[in-house]
Formats: sequence, C-alpha cells, structure tokens
Amino acid sequence: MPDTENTSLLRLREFLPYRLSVLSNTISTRIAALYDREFGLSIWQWRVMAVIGDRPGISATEIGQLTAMDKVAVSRAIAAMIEMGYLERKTSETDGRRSQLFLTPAGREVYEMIVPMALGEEQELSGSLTEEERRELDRLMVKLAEAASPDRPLW
Amino acid sequence: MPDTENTSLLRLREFLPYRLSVLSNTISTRIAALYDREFGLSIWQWRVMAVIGDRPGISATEIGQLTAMDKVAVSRAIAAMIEMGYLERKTSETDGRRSQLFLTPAGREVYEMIVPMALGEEQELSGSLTEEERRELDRLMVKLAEAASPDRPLW
DNA sequence: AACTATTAGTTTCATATGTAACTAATTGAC
DNA sequence: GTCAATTAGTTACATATGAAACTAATAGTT
Repeated sequence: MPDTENTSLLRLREFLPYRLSVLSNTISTRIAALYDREFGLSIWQWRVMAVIGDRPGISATEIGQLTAMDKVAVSRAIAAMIEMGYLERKTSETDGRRSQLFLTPAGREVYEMIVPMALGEEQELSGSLTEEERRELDRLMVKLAEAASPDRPLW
Repeated sequence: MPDTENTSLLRLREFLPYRLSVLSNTISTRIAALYDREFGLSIWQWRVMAVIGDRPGISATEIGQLTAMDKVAVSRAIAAMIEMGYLERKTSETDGRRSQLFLTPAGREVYEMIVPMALGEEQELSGSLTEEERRELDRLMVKLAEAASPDRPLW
C-alpha cells in the first residue's frame, strides 16, 4: 500500500462549507444587485425593512435578533433609511433607550413593491425544486444549522 | 374575502436566500475563527492554499476560477502568504505574465496540519447527515446553483 | 436617594473588500 | 516587424464591515 505524499485529499469544490458559501454568495449578489438597482437599497437595508414592514414598532435590538445582523449593521441600515425618508423612529415612552421603528408612507410604498419582487426571486429559486424537495432542503438546513451552532437556537 | 392591508406576506426567516446566507455565514465565521486562531490564515488565504496544495504550479487566474474568488482577492491572499513564507512564486517560462505558485516547506507543513482539521470540521457538519441526506443535499444545491446562475457553469 | 451594573444604540477606528485604473507581457492583424 | 487588442496580475481609491469605546437611559442594590 503506497502511502503517497498527498495526505488526506481535500478538494475545495467538494467541500461543503465552501460550496454553501459560493452558492449563498451567488444568490445574495444577484439579489443585492436587483434591490440596489431598483430601490437603492442594500441587502442589509432591505432585511431591516422587511422586518419592520412585518412588525411595525419593533426596536433595533429586536431586528438584530431576528435578522442575525449585528447591532452596528442594524444601526447603520436604519440611519440610512431614515435619511432616505423610508423609516421613522419614535422613542419608546416606557424606555427612553429603546426606539420604535415604522415605515413612512414612502417606505411602505417601496416595501409593497419590493415584497412581490423578493417573493418572485425566491420563486425562481425554490421554484426549481419540487414541493417535496423544498421540504427536504428545509429539513437538511435545519440539521446543518444545529450542527454548526449546537448552542444558539438560530431558527 | 377580506383583503387585509398586508400585501403578500414575507417572513424573512422562511425566506430561502436569507436562510442560506445565515447558515453559510454561521459556518464560515466559525471556520474562519478556527483557521485564524490556529494558523493566522483568513478563509481566502486558506482557500488559495488548499488549491495550491492540490495543484502545485497553478496560476493566480486559475485559482480565481477554481475558488470563485475575484482576482484582487486572490492576488492579496497570495501576497500575504508569500510574506508569511508559505508560498513561493516562479514566473512561467513560457508566459512572462503568468506566475506559478508552490507551497514552501513551511507552507506545506501548515497545509498538512490544516487539511485534516478542515476535513474534521466538515465531518462534524455533514456528519450530522446520513449518507443519503448528503447526496440529496448535494443534488439540491446543484439545482439551486443552476437556478441562481442559469448561464455560468459554476460547479 | 446614590452608586453600580446592564442595556440600547451610536461613533470611532482599523481593516477588508470591490471597482476601476494601471503595468507588463503576449497575441494577433497587417 | 509594428501596432492595437487582450490577458495576468497589482495598485489605488472609495466604501463596507466589525470590534471596541462611548453615550444615554434604565434597573438593581444598598
């Protein structure tokens, strides 16, 4: 049994973390370009908007928890969208540190346009899978997420 | 049929592009921390090293194609690892623009240590799946990659 | 009430990253 | 052979990102 000089072979393109990363980046880049072109929003801004659209009055910290973004990124995304006139911030009456975030009419307008686009994008993606495959993918991703962070309850 | 004010609902956490991104980032961050701590290598540097270890004499451009990294990122990763003494560059004799890259003995040493770690990491991840689930995930990812970039032959 | 610890969110700073401009070498057309 | 077009790789610049320090408000302890 010749023990050739090649230790244990590792081929990047068969390597799960690598493949996941490339796949995710391919998709994200594509979507980012779309939202940027159409609405001047970054992915992060769009994520924040998505959450606020779904839960008006939510705070920055909660957004961070829901989107797995860190608080600096959330803060910046909010600041930019307030600047653009898409968001409005009220200080919570019961806790002066906490902010409560809402879409402005202009923000809601964008939101209502972008949601169908986002869903369409997803359709195009997961539409390439059968219903059963989607369920299976979902299941596998949950398993991987658990394996990747045994501690944190990510989903 | 009440048409409530909520257009078509989008819940970020059920949104495939978002979920993929979070999963991939979770895994990448974890791996990046490991390689950085143990060897002072970034993920990009490690990817470049992985490819060179597998194909000594490869050029920067080819590395870019194999790793889906852009040429600037490849160039920087190479420069840093030459600086660290892990890589060696020879200019191709048949084409003066092309460089040929090799691991130095020090670089190979790191490579031989890191490969098992990387494989171990992957084991921990994909070890959470059965053999059949792995094959299925593989298949689904290929489908998604094709749907995401109908043009480019990514895999 | 005063004092410490904690939390929400922002700012600062250093680093990472991507785009575009650039240099150097090669190829191809004539 | 000369000159434009292409290719490999680097550099420069502008922007994005993350960690840590910071500010302001609240909560908890005595």
